[in-house]
Amino acid sequence: MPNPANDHALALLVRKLDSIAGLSDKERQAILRLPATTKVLQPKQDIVRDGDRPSRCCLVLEGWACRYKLLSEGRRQILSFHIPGDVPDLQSLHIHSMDHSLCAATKAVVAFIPHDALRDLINRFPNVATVLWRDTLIDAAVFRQWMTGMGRRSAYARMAHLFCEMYLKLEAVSLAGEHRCPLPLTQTDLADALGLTSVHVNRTLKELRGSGLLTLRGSTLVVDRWDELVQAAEFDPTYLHLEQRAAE
Amino acid sequence: MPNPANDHALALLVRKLDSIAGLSDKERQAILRLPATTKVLQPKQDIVRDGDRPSRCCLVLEGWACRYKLLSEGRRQILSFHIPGDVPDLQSLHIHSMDHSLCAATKAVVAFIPHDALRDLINRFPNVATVLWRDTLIDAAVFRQWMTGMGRRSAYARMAHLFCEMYLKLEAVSLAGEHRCPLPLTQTDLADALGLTSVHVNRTLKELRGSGLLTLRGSTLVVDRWDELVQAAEFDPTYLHLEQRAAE
DNA sequence: CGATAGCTTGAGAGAGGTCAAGCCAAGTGG
DNA sequence: CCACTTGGCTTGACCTCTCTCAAGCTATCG
Repeated sequence: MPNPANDHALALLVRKLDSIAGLSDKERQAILRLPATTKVLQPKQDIVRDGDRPSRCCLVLEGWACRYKLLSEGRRQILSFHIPGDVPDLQSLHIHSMDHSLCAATKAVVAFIPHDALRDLINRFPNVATVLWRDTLIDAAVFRQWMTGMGRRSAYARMAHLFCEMYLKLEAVSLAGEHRCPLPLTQTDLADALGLTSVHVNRTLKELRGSGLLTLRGSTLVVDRWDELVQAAEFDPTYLHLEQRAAE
Repeated sequence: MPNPANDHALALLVRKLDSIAGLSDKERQAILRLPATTKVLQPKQDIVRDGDRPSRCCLVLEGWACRYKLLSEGRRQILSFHIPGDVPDLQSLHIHSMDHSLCAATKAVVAFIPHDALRDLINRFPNVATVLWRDTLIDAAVFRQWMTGMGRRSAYARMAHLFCEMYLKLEAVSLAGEHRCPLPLTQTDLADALGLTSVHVNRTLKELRGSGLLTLRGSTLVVDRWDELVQAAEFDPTYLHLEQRAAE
């Protein structure tokens, strides 16, 4: 049964998928009719864990989530950040056991959608399957970009790259603008995402501030010199495929 | 029109997809009837380049291929290695412009399958779409593992991890066994895959040899102590989802 | 039999890590 | 309302893993 809260949640999903590839009215309505239960999460609270075999997907409604892997001696690698509209564990639809964990990076609200319902949706609307597939492929494109950063970019460039990426992703869902966006992450989070230590993140951040490229106060990032930040990062936004719909 | 050479090529694809999720007879036959043209490639020869908008996918038949990104000053990051049976650019079906390049890592033979034919196949057999989707998801799982290595593993562990991974992937298609497999890569290739310099790869390799874990002569890797290699790498093979069919 | 690609090794340098301490703001409880 | 705790930020001193530069070696090939 649809209810107001879910309508809101699923409208966010419709909007995201529509931006990825375009939906028909029937598809839109079918998505809005998906069953969903919402939940409020505290920072660091796990949503699914490495090894789990989930039977539902998670749609981020408010706040940020992140995927991560743990290694021995407390080492952690963050694999991705997710913002409202994202379905970070979409892959669980076809890969049954989790090879990493997913948690709330901040206080967050998420909606859970049963796999059954999604499979049914996909069967009835092959085009929706294509859109979701495409979403997972863009996810992979971001992984490739992060890999390239960790392997071949300096800490400075890598951090600049992450900021460019998050800014554009947020802007695409109207959560950023005028070179200003939320960045509700601790320096430890940044470190685990960039493959650095928090101490070095602190120093690199200082350097970025020092060269006048950006300001980071509280949980707000202000990019003071976008072009220079892009240049320092060797950032090319095509991999995000944000304007795909218009380009088709 | 099917011909003997293509039958061979597509049989390899059938086998790979079948191992991923299981196919019906009709699906098998439809795949075998796909049009394909084969081509012999020299080492380092590009198959598709960053920025291209390909209209066909590439199936590796013999030899190895690799995907990579180039940065300024000749920096290169290898994103993945591909062996016979793999379709390294499957994502091009839904992401129209390449965000990285694909080339032959060794002398290789590949088959090209037009996107049109694949789309038609997918429309007629939704289950095949699921299998292909699943294949791209496993691809992404490998990216996550590589990211984790670059961010949080030492050069030694990272290299050990790569060897474990390649051994199991080759074994799954009967190209390895008895702790012995081909590894037709230069130290520079390894360096670009691991985010290291070739000098350091050389020294790390020496260390791995020195601790008696493996032998690498010519283009053949012999794992002398599998368990210790796995341990050094903190390697857990579940992310490869190799035995999925049996597990379902 | 040069030429070329790949492998090996040494010496020195640098990016980023480790350890440790101090600081600040936001709770929390008495 | 003020100690006290806690999580996160900042900085210094020192260390080390990996890089850079450079040279020599080896095998393959036209």
